[in-house]
Amino acid sequence: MSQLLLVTSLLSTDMARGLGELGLSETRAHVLWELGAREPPTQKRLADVLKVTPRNVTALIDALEETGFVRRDPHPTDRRAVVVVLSDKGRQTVATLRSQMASMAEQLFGAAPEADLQAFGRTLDALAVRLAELSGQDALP
Amino acid sequence: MSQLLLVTSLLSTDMARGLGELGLSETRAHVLWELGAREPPTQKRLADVLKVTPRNVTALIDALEETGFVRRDPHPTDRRAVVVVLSDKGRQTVATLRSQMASMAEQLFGAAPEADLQAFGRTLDALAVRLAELSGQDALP
DNA sequence: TATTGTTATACTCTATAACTATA
DNA sequence: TATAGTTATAGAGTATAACAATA
Repeated sequence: MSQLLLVTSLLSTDMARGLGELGLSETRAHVLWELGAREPPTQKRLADVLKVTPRNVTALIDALEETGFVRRDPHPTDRRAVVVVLSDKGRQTVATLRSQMASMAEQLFGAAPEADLQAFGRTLDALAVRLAELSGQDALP
Repeated sequence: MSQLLLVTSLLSTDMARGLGELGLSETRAHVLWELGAREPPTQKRLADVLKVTPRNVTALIDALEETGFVRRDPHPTDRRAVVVVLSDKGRQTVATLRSQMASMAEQLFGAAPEADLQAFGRTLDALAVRLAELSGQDALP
């Protein structure tokens, strides 16, 4: 358990260093990553995906817009909503993030025995299930 | 890799919920955890252990002192330094954190096959080594 | 009435730089 | 001179609450 938390912390530190060179924090990189993974969403949808408040999305998109990674476009049918779209720079950055992620995964896991990797994956899957159960329980009124 | 990041995120969310009930953020819980693990350290030492700036330690200890978890005592020989000491409430809280951590570990890993757990541990150890190597490389001038 | 996004406000964590008191 | 901790200042991320425009 403590080893998992340690690796988590080291991983976060290491990823943050690479992101800094792209002009991104971990949070902003996460936003771009999610934008790259779905059709241009509304801010409301982004708030749900990122599990933060709509107010927070306003601030994050403000920052990403000022630094040229995204654009706000009017929603085609709902005049209350805006859709968040990756700029050219944003799309290139997402591509870079993906290749960096793949390269890091190769560096980290490339040398591990296949059987260990499978057991690792199984254990992570089981952890995710347990954690989802815990959240579900505690979320009850 | 993405599964690891997902589990990391779920774990952090789940732990934060428990900590909130103790009146602690993750950062402050981390400070208490480290205080529980070593002789009363100076703020300088805490800054090194937590890998944050001394200025930041001032703020964190201010907050933990105001909420009654820790106390600042004068250093016995160096009049520049202060040592940070757990209060009664702080010591009880560390004990609670430890038992919560143990209980969560049991809930998360208790049902996993022994062989998988060993492979999981091996892979985490290897990850930690790789990540340390990566940091070392990039830290060179 | 309900929803989308904003403004207003506040708290936490983080960093750099300048300063004080002491080694 | 160097070190321990502080004050000053700034920026990022988060939240709640009140509000405007629109559905």
